[in-house]
Order: sequence, then C-alpha cells, then structure tokens
Amino acid sequence: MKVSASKENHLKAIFHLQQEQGIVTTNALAAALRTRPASVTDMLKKLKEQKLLIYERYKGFKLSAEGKKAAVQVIRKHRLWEYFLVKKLQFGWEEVHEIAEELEHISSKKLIDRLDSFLDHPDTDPHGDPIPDSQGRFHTRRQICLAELPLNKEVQVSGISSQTAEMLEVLQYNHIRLGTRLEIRKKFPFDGSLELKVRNRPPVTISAQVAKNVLVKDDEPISEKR
Amino acid sequence: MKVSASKENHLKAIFHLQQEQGIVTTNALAAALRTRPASVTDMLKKLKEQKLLIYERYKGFKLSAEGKKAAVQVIRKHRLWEYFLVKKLQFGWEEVHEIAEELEHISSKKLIDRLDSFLDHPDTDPHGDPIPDSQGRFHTRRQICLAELPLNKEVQVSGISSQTAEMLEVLQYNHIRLGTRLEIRKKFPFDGSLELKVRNRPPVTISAQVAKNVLVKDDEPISEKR
DNA sequence: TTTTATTTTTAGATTTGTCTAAATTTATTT
DNA sequence: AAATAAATTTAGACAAATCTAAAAATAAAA
Repeated sequence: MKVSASKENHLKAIFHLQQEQGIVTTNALAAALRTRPASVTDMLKKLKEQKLLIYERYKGFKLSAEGKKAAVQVIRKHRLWEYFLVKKLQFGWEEVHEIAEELEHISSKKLIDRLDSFLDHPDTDPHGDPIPDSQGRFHTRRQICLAELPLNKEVQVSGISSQTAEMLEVLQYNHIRLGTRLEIRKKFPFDGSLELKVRNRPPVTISAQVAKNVLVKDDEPISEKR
Repeated sequence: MKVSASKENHLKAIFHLQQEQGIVTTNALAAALRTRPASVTDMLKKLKEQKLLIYERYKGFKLSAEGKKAAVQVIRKHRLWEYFLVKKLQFGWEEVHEIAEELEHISSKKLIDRLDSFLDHPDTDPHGDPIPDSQGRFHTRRQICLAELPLNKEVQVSGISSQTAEMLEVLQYNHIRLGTRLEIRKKFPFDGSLELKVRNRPPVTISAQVAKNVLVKDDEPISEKR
C-alpha cells in the first residue's frame, strides 16, 4: 500500500488540525496546505479509497486508525530529521523545517529506526515538539504558554515561568497551580486577556501578562486519544 | 531552474553510460532506467528544452556542460548519503543503494555541504566510487580489476593484487607495470582471456587469471574530461 | 543497392495531482 | 421559512511522466 508524498502531507496536516482545532474542514485543510478546496476534496476521496480517512461528502471527515498511524509516522520522520539537522549538522532550529519537509518522505522504515538509534532516541525535536517512537506512541507532550493555547482545549498546568510573589498571588486567588486542568473559554483581542474555565469552578479572567507566564501541556498523551 | 527527480535520474544515468560506454543510446538508457525507449525520447526533449542536453532527433545525444554539472551533483549526493548510511547508521554496503536513490533527490545544497563536513569530506563511497567535491571535481578515481574493465577504455595500472614471482614475470614480459597505460581491444568469452593494447607497443594477450590480479584506474580525473 | 532489421520517434492514452468556474449542499440571517 | 451567504463538491482542463502501438529514420545484410 503506497502513499505518495502528497498524500502524506495531507494526512499530516489533517492530524495536526485534528489536534489543534479538534475539527477539520476542507477549507482549513486547503489553507494549511496552501492548495485549493477543490484539490482537497479530490484528495479526500483518494484517502478514503485507501481507508486512511473516514469521509462522507459534505459531512466532514477524520483520520481512520490506519490513517492516524500513517500520519504519526510521517511526523516521527519529520521531527527526527529536524533533530538530526540541528544536533549533528549544526543547523539553526529556524532553518530545518523546510528541509525536513522533504526528508520526511523518504520511505525506508529501517533508515528511520537506525537514525533514531544514532540520535539516542530523542523525545522532543528542536522546536519542543514530541517525537513519537517507532510504534507511534508519544512519551512527552509539548509545553506551551497559556497565551498560545487555542480555545476549548483542556490542558494541565505544567510550569510557571515568572515566580514573583505577585504572580503567585493572582494564580492562587484563581485556584491555578501545577497540575490544574483548565481550558480557555474566550479570548479578548482588545487586551489579550482570557476567560478560563477551571474544572469544578466558575469561570475566571486573567490578563495577558499572567497568561504569558503559565506553561501548560496536553492533558493526556496524544497516543491515548482515540 | 527546477529539475525533477525523474530528470535527475535521467541525467545521472546518461552520465554513467557516457563514462562507461562512451556512447549513449536511447535503448541503453531505457534499459538502465527500466523504462521504455519512447519515454526516454520524451524526456530527452524536455532536457534539451532546459539546455541540459545536446540532442538532435535520430542523431544521438550527450550532456551539455550544465547537464554534466547537474548529474555530478546528484552523484555527489548519492555517494555522500551512502557513506553516511554505512559509516554512521551501520548499514551494510549492499543495502544502501536503494535508500540513497531516494535521498539523492533532496534539494538543499546547504544540507549536502553540511553532511560532507560532518562526514569529514570522504573521497570514496562504500563501494569504492569517488565522491566529487562541492564544485563537482573528483579527487580520486575508482580502482577496478582489469577483468571488469569495458572495451576500448584507456586506463592506468594502479596496483597488482597477487605479487607472486610468476605473475610479475608475465607482466614484465608484456611490458605491464604500475603506471602503464593500456586498454582492452578484445575479450574472448571462451576462457576470459583479453587482448590488450599497451601504448606504443604491439597488442598482447593475457589470461583471465592475470587480468583478475591487475588493478587499474581511470587514466585522468573525470572532471578533466570534456 | 534493394531488402530487412533495428533503433528511434510520434501519436494518442493513462495516472496523479493540481487548478478554475460552476453547481450543490449546508449554515446563517432576516 | 425564505433568502442569502458560506462551505463543499463536481465538471472539465492541464502539466508531468509514463505507456503501447504504429510510423519513420538509420543501419545491416543479402
């Protein structure tokens, strides 16, 4: 069962959008791939044909278990190559993405497993994104600051970068500490402030200032999501 | 000026046939690429279009200076990747060719130059073939045994693998020693014996036995051939 | 030098991935 | 609920790389 480079790109983009936005639309996918909605529809049909995608016309789509597996393998290759480029070939982390976009389509499974060993099984790439293992399992989750989190995605607080007493006071007041599960309910573009929903509590609002200093991680390992 | 993977494969195959056979034909190229003569003709026209090939219909073809340069760069990439796979990823030399066939089409020039540095500028790949530098110059020539040399290709004797007195006697008798320039004029399939032409001397015949123990190299660096 | 064989090229199809423009379906407003 | 807007899909076209079958050019043989 052969999957072309273009198909791999579609699978990968769907996977990412699924992670970040929960829902994936034809238009969003077209935008992400810098292609046209009509082209996306064409490809969706082909991916369905290969049982990599669950798709009904006009009714939306999502990756099948097999499609997800394929997408994760492409992501694994991409991130391992990025790590290689930065750690072994002295590239800067900003310049590796484009090269890895090509390298990720090299097909040899053995190659990528050998590369993984050669690099000592790294678990995050140079941008901080987790690298799945050869079975497609993620052992780490990405840590990002609350200000960058999308809406309605539940995460767990994993760090506080500015530990001033004043900061901690605000957090304590809002019942936010390490391990707290929360999600963003609303973003106010005017000042960047956020309305948060902490589990079992009424909504609270925090400033952009505070949001920048709270680090969060995916609530559960990605591989456990079904 | 973009060159697709398929075009790069054609350029590379033409280059190799040019080296080995002197002349390249549509049929030979089709065989080398495991494709059809008609497909080759189609591609020749495209390569001519891009001025990578000098071609007149029915009259044969050869690489232009620019085409040769492009071919050499692909060969450089192929061989550096092979070296990487064997030396860093512990692959056996027999299994790297196919993987390198894919890796050679990764486009980043910077990548390949960094890889070259990382590998400490090797000058021959795991099969003994020379690796051109980033300007496309070869610093080494391949050493092969006389028994494997094609007809009518002048080479220079670069080594004798079995140094018995009896062997050396035969060679001395035929005026063959290190540095001698010679070419094969005829091969006798019956016993594998060869008729050689040594510069400024009448033709001589040697046995397969002897031919197997004489090592030769291209007479001149490949990069000097025009 | 004709005839025959071989090589090479053309003509026309096919596949993959993309596009534009138009049609259809679903979603949103009024 | 009808009208309008937005999203999605179809229809038809195109470029790249390949193929088969037939034609044309060149080479070899009688």
